[in-house]
Amino acid sequence: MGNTRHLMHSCLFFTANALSRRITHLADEAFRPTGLSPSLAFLLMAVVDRPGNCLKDLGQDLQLAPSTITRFADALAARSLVVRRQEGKVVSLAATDAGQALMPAVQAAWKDLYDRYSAALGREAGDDLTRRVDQANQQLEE
Amino acid sequence: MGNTRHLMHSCLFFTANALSRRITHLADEAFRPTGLSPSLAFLLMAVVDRPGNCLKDLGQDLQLAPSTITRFADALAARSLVVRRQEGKVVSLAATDAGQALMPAVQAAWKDLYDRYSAALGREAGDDLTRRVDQANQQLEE
DNA sequence: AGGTATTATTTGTATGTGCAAGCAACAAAC
DNA sequence: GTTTGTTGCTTGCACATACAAATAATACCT
Repeated sequence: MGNTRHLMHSCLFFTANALSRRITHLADEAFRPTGLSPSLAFLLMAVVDRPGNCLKDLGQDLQLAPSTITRFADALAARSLVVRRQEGKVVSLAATDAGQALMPAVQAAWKDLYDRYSAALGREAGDDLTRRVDQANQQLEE
Repeated sequence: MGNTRHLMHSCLFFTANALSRRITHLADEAFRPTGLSPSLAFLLMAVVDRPGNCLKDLGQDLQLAPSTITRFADALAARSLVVRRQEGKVVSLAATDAGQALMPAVQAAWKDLYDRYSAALGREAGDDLTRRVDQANQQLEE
């Protein structure tokens, strides 16, 4: 009795989810000035980065399910930051002028996020952790 | 143009969330035989581990917000796996017989989850990643 | 004791995200 | 060229989770 609590911290499900919540909290603060949630900001960045990408490609870039991309695209379109363009069954997004205009703030927020977690973890250690987590992601890909 | 996609993988917010989604998927499968979501199973384990703990303490153990614990407690109580016991303003949970009876299956599922991700990451590497993530969590705690 | 601050819990509401099912467009085979 | 399968997207529903506000119980100060 009393050791399960300790064992949880040796479980990747437990620790990875806790980290996700913590860093999401940090990201929410960092991106607040943009008026976008971090996830929406990431989609906008992906759109600007590769104009003409279809939703499926964006989903692969962001590692999100198709339905999630649909909804995020809805949200960005509702704010007039992107426009949907349908070609046959394929939908692509393009940033509007307003979307483009938001990019500097988004980039600044992204940098701010980096600075925040780097301050807590140390830059080196944070970068290293990020690499390891990314590698684990690839290994868990099925 | 075209390098943002690459930069995302150097962002802890991005990689940590992707890892959380992947491992949650694995955990959903592993815990399916118990009839509980992994989160509920973890709460049940915490309750069995430390009977008489109040909701606040359970929240700290699981690193979850109080409102989340309330709802998880509702869900376990609705399945008659725990009972609520109110003492003044404090609420504690105790596992019912049905809750106790589920524990072996929960433990087995937990082990199964560990085996699954260890198979993909390597046991050593997985354990090490888990330690690092846990450490990062502590460093990000405010 | 009475009023005020503190604490634990709950409730309302919102976001992120997924799965499964549906639909729409295209491709391949006959 | 119609059927059949495949692919991309959307929709309905569900769950995990949080914040802020409401509630309730307790503690503290005088």
